Amino acid sequence: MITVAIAEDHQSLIDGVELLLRYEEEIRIIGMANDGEELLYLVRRKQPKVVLMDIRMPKIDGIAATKIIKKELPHIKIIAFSMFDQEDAVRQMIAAGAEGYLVKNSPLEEVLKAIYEVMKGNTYYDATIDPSFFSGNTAQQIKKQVLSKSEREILTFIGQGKTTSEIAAIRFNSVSTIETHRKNIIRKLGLKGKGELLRYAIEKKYDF
Amino acid sequence: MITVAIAEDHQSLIDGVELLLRYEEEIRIIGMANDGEELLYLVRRKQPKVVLMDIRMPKIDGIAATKIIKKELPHIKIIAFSMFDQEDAVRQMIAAGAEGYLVKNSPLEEVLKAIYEVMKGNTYYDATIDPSFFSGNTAQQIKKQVLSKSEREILTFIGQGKTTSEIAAIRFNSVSTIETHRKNIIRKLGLKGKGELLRYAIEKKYDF
DNA sequence: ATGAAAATACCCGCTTATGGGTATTTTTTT
DNA sequence: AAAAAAATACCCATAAGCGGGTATTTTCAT
Repeated sequence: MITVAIAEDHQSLIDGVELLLRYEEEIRIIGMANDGEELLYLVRRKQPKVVLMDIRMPKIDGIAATKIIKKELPHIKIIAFSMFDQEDAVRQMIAAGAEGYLVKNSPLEEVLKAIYEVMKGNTYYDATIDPSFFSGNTAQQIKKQVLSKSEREILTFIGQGKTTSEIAAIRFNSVSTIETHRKNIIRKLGLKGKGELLRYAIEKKYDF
Repeated sequence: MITVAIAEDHQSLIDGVELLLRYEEEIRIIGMANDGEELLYLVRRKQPKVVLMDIRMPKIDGIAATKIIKKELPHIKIIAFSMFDQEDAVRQMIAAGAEGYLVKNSPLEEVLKAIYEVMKGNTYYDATIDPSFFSGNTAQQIKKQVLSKSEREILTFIGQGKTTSEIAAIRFNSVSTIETHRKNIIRKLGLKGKGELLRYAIEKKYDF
């Protein structure tokens, strides 16, 4: 199930997208926001897999919101909307980490395509965009290391089956520290507890 | 560190082995027993990695003790001793699951070799034994499935990162049942908690 | 040198896991 | 039919993990 949040201050757009997604079994809209502040509140609590985000929004704009979400919850995919394509806004959104970009007057089916593409780990930029805009700087290349050095080290230990207290002993840290790191790792990767964490650590031990 | 228990009612033998193992950094003797009952008490509490076991012992003999240990804690390696090689006893020990067999008048260094071999997962039978004794039935071939069907199924779920309560829901069991199975799996495999269990489940998912 | 990111470590309340049992029922094997 | 093994489920006490926080210090890049 792909959970989606929409941030958009024009109700007509929301209605259109809602109608479109209603018949997609795999997708569920878990909330809407009319400005950037509301969006952040929504995203932090519901943690959707994808955010469809208008670039122009009251209070906090799409670029700032994208930066904040990518910092706190980097696993969440962001697809940007804009009414008329503004080169600079697009560039900034992509630099902020957005995986997708759509122009509002493109057919709504594009939304579906974009959602499925970003969920596969790819990017999806509207065809009308001049590729030279993001001269080599797509979200995938930008995608920096999500986890810090300590976090990666601790994840490695977790992948070895070590307990929090064992890791604390090895690193001469307090248990609290390791727990904080563990919590941050779980948050950043969008996991759901030790089971998934350990699974992630063991299986993907080569790319974090 | 290889922990070893010795079951032997002749003190001289114990002394000899102790002297020999004293200078092995990797090996530590964690207890001695003078009869089968004492041995079982010791093994259940200390859970050594290897047991050096006399076949002839008071109260519970080596064959019965081996069967009991292999049932409860099948990961523990057992090396049998006997004073003069009795064909039948050897066969029975091997049938009971002993990974090694030594005759007492063989050089003590053999003990070391045997310990290291069985810890590598191999068997070690004294060269004086006629191989036809165990006509194809070495411990390795006997090694039956340690885990039961339910245990294997549950281990698979654990390997998928599922929690105890999730597994209980899937199988329509109570949480208690899954916990019991989990405990039995941990005991049988000689693991030390969820970390090692999960690691085992994910990595060796094809041979249990 | 100022600000951001990372690393450290604690709080609370709650849930889950662990490691010891025991006990009953069902299935399988002999 | 009897014995052994497997599956079920509970008890207890302790330990660990989880998911919210907050807060301080250190490191790093601008």
